[in-house]
Amino acid sequence: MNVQLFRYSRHMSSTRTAPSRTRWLSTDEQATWRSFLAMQKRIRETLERQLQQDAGMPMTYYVILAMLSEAPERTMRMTELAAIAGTSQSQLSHAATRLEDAGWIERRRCLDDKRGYLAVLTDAGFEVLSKAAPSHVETVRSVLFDALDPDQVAQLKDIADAVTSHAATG
Amino acid sequence: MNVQLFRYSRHMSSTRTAPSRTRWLSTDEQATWRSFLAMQKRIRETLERQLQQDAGMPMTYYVILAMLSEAPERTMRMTELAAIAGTSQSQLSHAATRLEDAGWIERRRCLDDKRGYLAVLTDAGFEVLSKAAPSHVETVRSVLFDALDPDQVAQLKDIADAVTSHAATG
DNA sequence: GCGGAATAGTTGAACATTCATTTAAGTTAG
DNA sequence: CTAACTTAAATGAATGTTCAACTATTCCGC
Repeated sequence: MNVQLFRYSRHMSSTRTAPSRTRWLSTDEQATWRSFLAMQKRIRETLERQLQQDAGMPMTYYVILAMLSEAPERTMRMTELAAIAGTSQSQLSHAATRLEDAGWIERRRCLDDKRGYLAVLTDAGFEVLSKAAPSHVETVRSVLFDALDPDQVAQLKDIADAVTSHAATG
Repeated sequence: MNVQLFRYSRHMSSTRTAPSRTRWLSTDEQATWRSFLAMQKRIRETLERQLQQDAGMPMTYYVILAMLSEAPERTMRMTELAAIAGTSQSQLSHAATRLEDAGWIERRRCLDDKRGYLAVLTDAGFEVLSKAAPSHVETVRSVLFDALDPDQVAQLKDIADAVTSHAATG
């Protein structure tokens, strides 16, 4: 991979006539960025494919079911579920339609608040989840943790937390 | 985020009657995994949204154009382009249709090999790319590098390379 | 040079995701 | 009480991605 992503590099940034204000990436940053993209792609694709094979669903849906499975009564308000699973309401609504078609969840009206709905994980849903979990976790391990030593695991956590909290702040 | 992703945790894994062979994640690993997912999501969504706004295309397409822009004559064989941009041939083909509709690339028959096509970046395509690059790079910087110190940038590269080469190996 | 395998690329169906819009129900100021 | 606003969720259109055919050409062995 000696390819330069367009203008990630400095070499195109400063013409004598029109100096740019863009903070282009340094050589090290470019290298990190490309490596990061490769890792990211690798991990996402691996997990996505594995879940599609073993559970017949994308990771988003898996997380939705997983979150539901740990809620009291395996039941949650749609909005709360969206928040905890990190999806938009719209996405959850579409997903819920699929998941309901598959028989993995049910939707019930919320009695307190008639605008709302409750999503409930069915036994079938719990089954699917239980069967998918081991190979999912095994895949996570093999694609990520098996490649890292314990220091790196700690470093990665710090890095990820820094990025996420920086996002929240700035 | 004190939520446990289903069976990422050990607490459900070992029943007395049916000990599992799954290598469940340790507490540290779980924490790292959740942080990683959050970071990953944050970065991807931020970039995707920014590019959609500023360039009217997803990141996949941006990378395709970027790779083309650095090829001799801004021209590349479809298969080679797919490889270098990290897409499947099918995805590239669909993308090329869109990009051609937008007037950002052209497809020409390949004379040496009549099975093949050459993708050529148009001036309009180069324009779009040139305009999108600064804000794209700025977004990369603000969402990732601004959150990290130089040690972490180096650590992240090592981690990403370890994951990617581990993938290639094992 | 011919027949079968491999390669380049396209296509369409199925599905996921986003965005903007819509419907319904709750909330609140006056 | 009622009009205006907000929140919960669904919906539909537009777009992107994957997978499995499918077509056209080239390669390869005999």
